Amino acid sequence: MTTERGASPLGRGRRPTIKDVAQAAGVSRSTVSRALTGRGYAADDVRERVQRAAAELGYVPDVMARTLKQQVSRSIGVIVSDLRNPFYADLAAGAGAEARSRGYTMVLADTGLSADAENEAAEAFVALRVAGVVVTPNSPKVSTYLGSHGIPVIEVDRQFAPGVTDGVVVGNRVGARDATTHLVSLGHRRIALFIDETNWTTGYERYQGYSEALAMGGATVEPELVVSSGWDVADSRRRALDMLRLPDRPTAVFAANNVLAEGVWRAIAELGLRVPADVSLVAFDDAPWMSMVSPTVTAVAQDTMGLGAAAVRRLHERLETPDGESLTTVLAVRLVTRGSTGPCPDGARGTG
Amino acid sequence: MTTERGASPLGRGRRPTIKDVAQAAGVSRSTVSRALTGRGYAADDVRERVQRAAAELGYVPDVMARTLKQQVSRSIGVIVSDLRNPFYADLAAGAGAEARSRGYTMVLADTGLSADAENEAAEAFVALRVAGVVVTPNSPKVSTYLGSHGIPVIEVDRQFAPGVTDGVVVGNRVGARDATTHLVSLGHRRIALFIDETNWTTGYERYQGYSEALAMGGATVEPELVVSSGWDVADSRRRALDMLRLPDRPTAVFAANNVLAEGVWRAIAELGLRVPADVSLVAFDDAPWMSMVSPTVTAVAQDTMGLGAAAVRRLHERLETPDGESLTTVLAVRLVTRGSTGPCPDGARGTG
DNA sequence: AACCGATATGGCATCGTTCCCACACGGGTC
DNA sequence: GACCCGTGTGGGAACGATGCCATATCGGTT
Repeated sequence: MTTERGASPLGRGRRPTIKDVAQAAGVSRSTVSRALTGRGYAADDVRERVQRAAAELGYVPDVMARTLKQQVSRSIGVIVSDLRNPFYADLAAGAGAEARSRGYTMVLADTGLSADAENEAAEAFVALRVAGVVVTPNSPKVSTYLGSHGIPVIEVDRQFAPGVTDGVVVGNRVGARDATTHLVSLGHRRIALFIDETNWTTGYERYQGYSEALAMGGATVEPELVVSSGWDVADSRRRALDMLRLPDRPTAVFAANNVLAEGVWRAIAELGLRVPADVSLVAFDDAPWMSMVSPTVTAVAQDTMGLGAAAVRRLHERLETPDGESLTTVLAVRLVTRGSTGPCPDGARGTG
Repeated sequence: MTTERGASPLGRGRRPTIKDVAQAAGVSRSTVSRALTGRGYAADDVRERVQRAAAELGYVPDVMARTLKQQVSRSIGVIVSDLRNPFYADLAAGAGAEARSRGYTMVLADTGLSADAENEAAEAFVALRVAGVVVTPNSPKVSTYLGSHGIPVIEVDRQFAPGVTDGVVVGNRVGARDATTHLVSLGHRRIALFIDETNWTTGYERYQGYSEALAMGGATVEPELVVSSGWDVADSRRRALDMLRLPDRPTAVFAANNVLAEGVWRAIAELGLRVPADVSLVAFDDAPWMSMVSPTVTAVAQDTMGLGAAAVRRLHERLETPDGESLTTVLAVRLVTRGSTGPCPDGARGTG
């Protein structure tokens, strides 16, 4: 015997139901329901007796039965791409806290970068009859699928269906432009961009911001300086090693997310390059390590927990107003200037 | 209109039920159930027809109804202390992946270091009738409560009820001993210990390991070098600043978790101390930043995702064998030697 | 011709909760 | 005394899926 069961005078392993409470309190099931939920009449003494009986038995209403009857659940699904990435972990933490404060239970699915997992999670959420879903989508499929089942979806961080599905994103374009402009104003012209892709809103907008800043600085995008890397540190590191070994290497790198930044940072360290004397680095998304390494890394900080919280808030509103206009919320970002960005080395000036 | 509803020929917002499928396929509900679940007879042509009808309607069985009828759910609850801490995030990721591979849905609760949230989560899990719960407990209450409701619990990382509840932990004692012995063998004798507490299994065991290693090296625990810090970076940093400013400061610090290590690390950097020339640092739990800062930080690495996965595996076994002996699984750790540990400075030798 | 087993399907009670409806009581009004 | 109201309670039908049991058909056996 390991776990003690049934502290109550019921059969072993049987959980008390509303019927048990009714019997113990000497009333009907209906009365117990009214007394405990507070909906409908119940005399004070009866209410009290029922509550005591419920507490004594350790009665907890069965959410399954309740949801089945009421046809609305108080749980929301959250799908993130990779919990091990602090960005998604923070986002989930923010969503979880907000959900809790609004009385929702969060069901979290970590797809671990697998498309299958994303679809499976969506189906599981339909099966669970969640009230709504918050997702950092990797394809338009999830939103379409859930939408066709009448489940409200909030796309967060990236958005595949603006205008149709609600979204919560950050100022990607502005953030990327500020970051790049910062480098331009330090004299850099050959600025590499490490980015995961340029098709989704996020990547596209960050690319746009980068491009605009270059244009404003009188430079243009050089295709060989734009690296579309895979979604992991190893690949980013490899690509960065290749690029930084070139004789005419860029004088600065803008890494469009924390994973890519880590790869670039590791490559720089391996090559023994000095930061920012040899090369400047700026990242989009301020991961914890960026303020711990030396030099510290200049980054576009986003309120990641706020992003998750805002998504849940939006979902809550959507549930209250199912037919309202769909809305995209844009959260502000801010450039945190640190040690990794400095003036363009004299030798490289004017060559770009 | 934002979300499209009811691609199927049903009423707006109505989700197809088994009855709709039965009607569409021209069979009874029982037959649909058998055809889709594969339990019981169903002629090949009928099975096919039913499956086609289900697919066409986008039918997804209602987990609520199924669970209500079967009285066993396929979801497990996971309670972690702080998703923003990479340790818990990795643990949750490991648990989630393992759960998914075994066909469970994970319901995650992040207590954010609040005791209330822990109890609320436990109650929510009872209400949800989860099959079992994996928890990094902060008090014995959760396990007792869930146990009294007949819900199997796996305590992970720390264990309040060994012998009663299953547990999955790491070799805290050995890890702490190895870490401390490493410092001792480098000549250190005045070794500070930063630890969150010394009462739970985790803290107690790490303290024991530290103490044993000192004894083996011919030194003893000096109470003023043992700091029981709060569970956040700021506090740890403050306490480290105080200690490292002392004239007879320790020559090495063993930080018993990644949060405390971060505080100590920041304090060291602020004071401009050289690592490891002035002070050596070793941490329990190898967080990502430890291999990125310079010098890199020597740490006791634990397989955090493995910890989460092992907990879910153990829970699965427990569900199959409810009355088996309760078991505590101990996972191995290994000391990763890096740049933050070096010989004890000559001046300090022999003063401890 | 009666019977059997195998194959295949439908009827129906059930899980725990909610909530509509019916009903019962006491007291006030006409 | 018939009525209606307000207050309080219980009966019972749902919600959607499952799975036991009854039933039906058919080929083969006794």
